[in-house]
Amino acid sequence: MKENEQQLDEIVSSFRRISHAFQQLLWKDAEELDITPTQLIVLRKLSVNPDIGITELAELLHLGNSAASGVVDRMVKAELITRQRSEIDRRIFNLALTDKGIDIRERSKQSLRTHLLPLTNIPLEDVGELLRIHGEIVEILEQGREKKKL
Amino acid sequence: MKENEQQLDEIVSSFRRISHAFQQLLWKDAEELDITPTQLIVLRKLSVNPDIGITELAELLHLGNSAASGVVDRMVKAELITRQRSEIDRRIFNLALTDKGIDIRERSKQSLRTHLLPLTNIPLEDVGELLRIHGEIVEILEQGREKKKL
DNA sequence: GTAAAATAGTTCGCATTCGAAGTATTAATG
DNA sequence: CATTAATACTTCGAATGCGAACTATTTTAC
Repeated sequence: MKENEQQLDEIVSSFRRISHAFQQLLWKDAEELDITPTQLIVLRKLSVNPDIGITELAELLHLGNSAASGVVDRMVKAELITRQRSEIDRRIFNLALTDKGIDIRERSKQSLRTHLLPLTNIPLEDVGELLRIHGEIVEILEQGREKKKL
Repeated sequence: MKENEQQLDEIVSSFRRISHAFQQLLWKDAEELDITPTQLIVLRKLSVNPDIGITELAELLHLGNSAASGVVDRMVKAELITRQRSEIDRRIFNLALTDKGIDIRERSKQSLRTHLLPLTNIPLEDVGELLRIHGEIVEILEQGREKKKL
């Protein structure tokens, strides 16, 4: 039983550590572009999925609605994206990149390539394993969450 | 090249997702104890490593100094831990659990066991693989960081 | 067709996290 | 011994993230 707890601790700790390391590196990328890591990801997501609403964006970012709302708000103020009411359903906003947003997104591709390039040294089969095990964990965690809701 | 970028995106996305799922579950645990996930981890770390200072705590949590300082501050106010100047080196604080902190820590063991138990269903060899690949990634990421510093 | 329920966003208060710049204390260097 | 450097920690402003409670709009149901 004690070993169990220690192993769980190791897993949680490992995720904390790696999250931190990722955040640190993404910050370096973002800093050069006068932006934040989260906003960088928003630019990428919007570029791949144009004209989505805030709820959809929140899902893509694995965020709550309120958090996404705040990020969008700051990005609109920074003129990186636009937020326009949908004509069809006036509850929804259509988010789109501005020229400035597109520009930063393009430049971010370069710096991301530079800084994350070392990650391509990870063997392909390890990436597969990683994603598989992560999937396993997420499933378990979200199942636990479902149960709590009932 | 395009596939590379997509794979990196998948990795980053996977980590975001799993961090989120973990946070959600730890919150459930913590909520019942009138505490936050970070504070729960602090209790655990302090319980295993008594009388450490704030810098050491920050390292264990994979946090910056200022963040750790804030967490400790709130926990002292909540009377979960104490912060006493070391007599030997008056720059250092010695952190220790209060009775209340010990109590919550003990109760947290129970609820952690309950909520994280499903995670013990992950095959042992997968846990090993996970930690190994995480180690690989952290090493790559931190190497990139070292380089930037020079 | 109107009342109720569902959906999309916002706002609030709070905790967490960062880096940069500051204070205090100790150690090292001359 | 005094100046300087290093270490431990705090404080600041800003961004991120949460859930709960709110407004506005659309859909569903009676």
